[in-house]
Amino acid sequence: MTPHHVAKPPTGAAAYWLNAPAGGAPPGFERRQLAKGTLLATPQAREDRVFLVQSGRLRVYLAGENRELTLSFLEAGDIYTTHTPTYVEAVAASTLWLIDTPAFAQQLASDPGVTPVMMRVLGRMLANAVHLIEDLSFREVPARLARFLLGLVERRGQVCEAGWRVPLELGMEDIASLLGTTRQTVSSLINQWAREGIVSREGRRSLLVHLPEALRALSSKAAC
Amino acid sequence: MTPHHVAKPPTGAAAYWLNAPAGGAPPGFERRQLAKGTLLATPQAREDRVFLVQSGRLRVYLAGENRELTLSFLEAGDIYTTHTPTYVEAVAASTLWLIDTPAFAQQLASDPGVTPVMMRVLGRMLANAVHLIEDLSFREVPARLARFLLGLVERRGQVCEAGWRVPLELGMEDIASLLGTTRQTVSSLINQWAREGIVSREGRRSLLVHLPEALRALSSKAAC
DNA sequence: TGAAAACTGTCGGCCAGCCGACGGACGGGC
DNA sequence: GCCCGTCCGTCGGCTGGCCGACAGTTTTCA
Repeated sequence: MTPHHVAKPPTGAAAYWLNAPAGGAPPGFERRQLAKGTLLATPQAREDRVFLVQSGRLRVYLAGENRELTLSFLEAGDIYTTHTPTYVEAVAASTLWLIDTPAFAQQLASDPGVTPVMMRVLGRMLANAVHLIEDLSFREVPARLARFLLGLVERRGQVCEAGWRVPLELGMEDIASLLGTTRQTVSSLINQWAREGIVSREGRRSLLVHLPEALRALSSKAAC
Repeated sequence: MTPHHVAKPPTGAAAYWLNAPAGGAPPGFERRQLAKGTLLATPQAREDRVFLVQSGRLRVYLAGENRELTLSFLEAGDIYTTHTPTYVEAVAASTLWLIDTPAFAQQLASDPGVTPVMMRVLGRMLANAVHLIEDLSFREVPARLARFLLGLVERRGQVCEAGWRVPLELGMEDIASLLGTTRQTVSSLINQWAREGIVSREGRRSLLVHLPEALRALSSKAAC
């Protein structure tokens, strides 16, 4: 969870546990391996759990009638709690440390140093949620997509002759789900921008951004 | 912050401080009086504060180009933190206790009993935010409004001959802002439902709900 | 108690973007 | 190589609901 709905600021939060009780299991945590596709949590089965991703990749999402909205991807080092009624699914084989909330609360009480870390994590999730709400209710799809791409540039972009090269391990469908829109809309927009020379494709798994400024303009203003 | 974006479950969270360090100022907190209309926080001026409402009524909201989205109303006993980039405005004269976050963190460290309370509050805010996201991206306006009204019935409804009487201190505009829609749409919907006998008005500050089941149906399904 | 200000109801125009559909491109197994 | 499953591009129709406008109503407060 970070700006623009995609994971990964080196939190340091998780590192606190991962390294401090170094190597072995932190007390009270249970290790679990998940095969790709496993559902770890659903809004129905409310078992309050806190967990810590050691490796792999999980997707946190909400589901409606005929659409899904991805809230974030979790990767190694991320921490999450099933307090909130979301689905959590392993999109790749993953291993994680789990603990149930009451036990975890006890940990918190006994080790006061952990508290601020936990607060920071919750705070980050909240800020992220608020950001999403803003996007959904104030910004139209082109603006959201532009921001999203800018975020990618900022986070993963590599300079190259004609601009920035961005690795793109997500498909159109996935991006749409992060932005609360549809495959088709995302696809059309990107191709339109390609025609306008703002971006260009380089195979399916990579994107070149030529004119970040253009994206920036699109991201703040409404439609043209 | 509670189901359906409107404040007030007897949290007990705030009571913890309000009563425990009874009467006087909890250590480190500064008392502040706000006149109606004062802006306590904006996304720009990021002074991290935690505060506690003693009396009055505040509105927490986001603002876009030409629309505002109310996240929640805070009333006596509520606690909030300006961690998240929102506006907070006194919609009535209010008095509250403030403390800045670092000092507050210290409090937390010294009094471990406070931690779970704080976690619960943050958790509640998060759950609420997720709920709003769900509404915004999956449910259409009629469904959102129906849920909202049901929430009111559940929380404030009083039985009467013809159904439930709900006090309504919010105007159409305010409701719209809570639901992420417009004055006009809310107004039309309510009046349409009135014509269908599902609800009826009783002056501006009160609403009668005759057929909660009808609302319930509307709240789960999409349009007719 | 009367004028001004703030709310409310309703209508029609308009458009972002959802949906279904379909054909083409890629990619991996065998 | 060939087949099949998945992903991508594009089109047209359709509609929820936003927006502006305006007339009526209630509230405020001088």
